[in-house]
Amino acid sequence: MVRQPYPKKGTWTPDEDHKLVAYIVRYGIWNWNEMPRFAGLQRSGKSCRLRWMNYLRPNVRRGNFSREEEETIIRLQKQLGNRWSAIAARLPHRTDNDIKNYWNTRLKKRVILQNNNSASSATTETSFSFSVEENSPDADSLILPNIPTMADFPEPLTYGTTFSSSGCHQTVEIDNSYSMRETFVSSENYWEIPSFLEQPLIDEGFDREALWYSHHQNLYDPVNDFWVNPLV
DNA sequence: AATGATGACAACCGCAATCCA
DNA sequence: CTGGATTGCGGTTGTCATCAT
Repeated sequence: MVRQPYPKKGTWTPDEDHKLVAYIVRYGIWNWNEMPRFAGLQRSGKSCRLRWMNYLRPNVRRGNFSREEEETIIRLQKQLGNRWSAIAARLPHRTDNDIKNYWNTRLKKRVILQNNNSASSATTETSFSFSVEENSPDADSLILPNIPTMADFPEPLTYGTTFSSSGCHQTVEIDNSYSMRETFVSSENYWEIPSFLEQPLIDEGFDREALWYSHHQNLYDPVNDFWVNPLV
């Protein structure tokens, strides 16, 4: 196996993003370790995977956590602990890294503050600790009432109806019944990008990358940086 | 204006889990 | 079954922007 002896590190450049997206659009994901070499990137496979999963992958939403999302994170963190991937699985469009960062930089402090306040108010509330036994054999088997999963979104909407913007304000509402259903497209459905991988690898006049973006441009919400087009 | 402190987030590292020949 | 390769996860660090002094 041939590896880059000193893979590049640090912030990704737009050109690197472009190369990675273009490669995945054209050839798909087959082997993260080998992919960067073929894509012309001097990055480790790990770095490419992280970049794709957290930022370049369509349907990834960043920043601007709603009140409901914050409450869900706090509740799940209380139930599951720092199992960010499990928490992310219950928050459509959010990545574990994003949730982890958000918790560490904002929510954790808030929760500690609230706990201090509630403790000083001399209620019978217990301290903010896991409600799950730490030695629980399988916390995934827990019943989590009111928490949606992929199965809760059986009828994904078409891309064109996913988002709309009005001026500087996102129009999608997230109500108490967790109507993020409005914004959700199942991963299964999502990857049914028509014929990308069935196309010949080299096809004059067929701009696969442009077609890919054209399929997903309706997902982009410039206000909330919902899937940033890396080519811009 | 310069500089240090702080916050937010992107990215890396090490390890565990999983895959597969 | 086994061991190396690959992927996934969570903790941590690095970097940059903003704010306070």
